[in-house]
Amino acid sequence: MTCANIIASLTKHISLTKEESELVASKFRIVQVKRKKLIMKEGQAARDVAFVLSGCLRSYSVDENGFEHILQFAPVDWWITDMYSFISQKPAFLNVEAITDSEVALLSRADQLDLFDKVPKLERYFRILTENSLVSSRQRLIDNMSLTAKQRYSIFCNTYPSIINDIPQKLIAEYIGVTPEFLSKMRSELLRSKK
Amino acid sequence: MTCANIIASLTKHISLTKEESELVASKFRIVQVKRKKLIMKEGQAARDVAFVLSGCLRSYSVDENGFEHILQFAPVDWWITDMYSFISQKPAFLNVEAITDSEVALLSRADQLDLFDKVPKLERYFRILTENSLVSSRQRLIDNMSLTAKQRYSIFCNTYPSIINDIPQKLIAEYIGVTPEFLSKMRSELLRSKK
DNA sequence: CGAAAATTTGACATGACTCAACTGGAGTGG
DNA sequence: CCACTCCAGTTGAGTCATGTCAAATTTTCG
Repeated sequence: MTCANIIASLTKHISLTKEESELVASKFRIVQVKRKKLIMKEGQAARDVAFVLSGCLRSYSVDENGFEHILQFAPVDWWITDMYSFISQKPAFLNVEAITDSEVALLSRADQLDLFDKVPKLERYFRILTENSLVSSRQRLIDNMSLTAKQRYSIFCNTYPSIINDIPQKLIAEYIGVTPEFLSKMRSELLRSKK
Repeated sequence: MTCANIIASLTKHISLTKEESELVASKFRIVQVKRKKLIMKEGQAARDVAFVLSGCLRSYSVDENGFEHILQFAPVDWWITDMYSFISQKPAFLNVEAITDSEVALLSRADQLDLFDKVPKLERYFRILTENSLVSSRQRLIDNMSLTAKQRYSIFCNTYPSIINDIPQKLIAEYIGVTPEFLSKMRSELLRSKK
C-alpha cells in the first residue's frame, strides 16, 4: 500500500500490468529517515535511488571552504540520488539528507537492473529520469550565468512551490547561490514592493 | 587513416580487435567544417556525436537577452554534441559551432546503437562519456556558485590548456560567465602581479 | 523553559557590469 | 600596396548587485 505513490508516478509515463506493478513494488524498501539524517554520503557509492513518500530531502555538495551547495530538493513524489554515482557505482560527490522527517522508498542499482530485464518498459522511465537530471543541471548552470539572484529565486519558487514555506530560508539561499542575509533582504524588498 | 585518432582514443578505455576497429571506423563520416559554421542547431535533434580530428568547436546556448553561454569547448580528440538531444533524439537546446576551420568525425545515433549491438564493449565507453557530461555540468554549476571569476578562469586554463591562445578572449569570457571587459581587466591584473 | 539556530537589519566593502572612448590588428576592395 | 573598415581587446569612470561582519530579534526544538 505504501508503494501506491510509486506505481502511480510510474504509470504517468508507462503502463504496467498488475503483475508488473507488484514485481516492481516488491523491490522497494520503505525507510523512515529522521530530519538531518543522511541516506547517501559523499565518498561512498550511492547504492540506491530514492522516491520520496513523505517529507523532503536535499542533495548537496560541500566545497573546500565548507560551504554547502544544494543541487536538488526532493519533496513528495520526487526522485533523488547522486545520479552519477548511482549509474556508475563509483564514489558519490553528493550527500543526500532529509530536511524534515521523511519516508522514502529505496531501489538498489542491482534491483533496478534486474527489473530492467524483467520489465523492459521501466528502462525508458529511468532513462528519462537521467536525461532530466542532465538537462536540469545544464539549465541551472546557464541560469546561474545569465540571471540575477532575484530571477533565480523566482525560478526556485516555480520549481518547488510546495516547500517554500516548509524549509529554512538558509537552504533556499544555498540552492540559488546567495548568502542567507542577501536572500532575506531580497525577500523583504519583494514584500514591500507588493505592499 | 583519418580515423586513427578515434580508434586510438577508444582504445585508451576499451580494447578492440582489428575487425572491431574497422567496423567502428566504417560508421564515422569525416566532415570539414568552416569557421563559424554550425554542425548542430538549437531546435533540431542532434543526430550525431562529433569527434574532433582538427580545429576546435564549442557548444553554447543563447538566452532570452541574446547572450551566449558556452557549455563546452572541444579541441582535438574531444567529443562534442548536445548529449541530451543525442540520447533522446528530442530537439536540442544547444548549438555546436566550429571556432576555427575544423575536421570532425560524425557518428549518428542510429549507427551508434547499431555498433552497441555488434561491439558491446563500446556501450561502456559511451556510457562513461555520458556520465562525464553529467559530472562536468554539475561541477561547473557548483564552481559557478562557489568560486570567483578569477578562480573560474584558472580552472578554464587547466581544463583547456591547448586552446587558451588560439581562441578569442570573448569566448573564454562567455565560458566562465563574465563580460569580455572584466576578463580583460582580470588578465591585466594577473600579468602585473606576476611582474 | 532555555539554548541554539535562523532570520532580520544596517553599515560598509568589493566583485563584476555598463558604457564610452581609444587602440591595434586582420581582412577587403580599389 | 594603401586606405578603410570592422572586430577584438584595453582602459577608465561610475554604478549596481551581492557579500561581509556584527548586533538585535525571533523561532525552533530539545
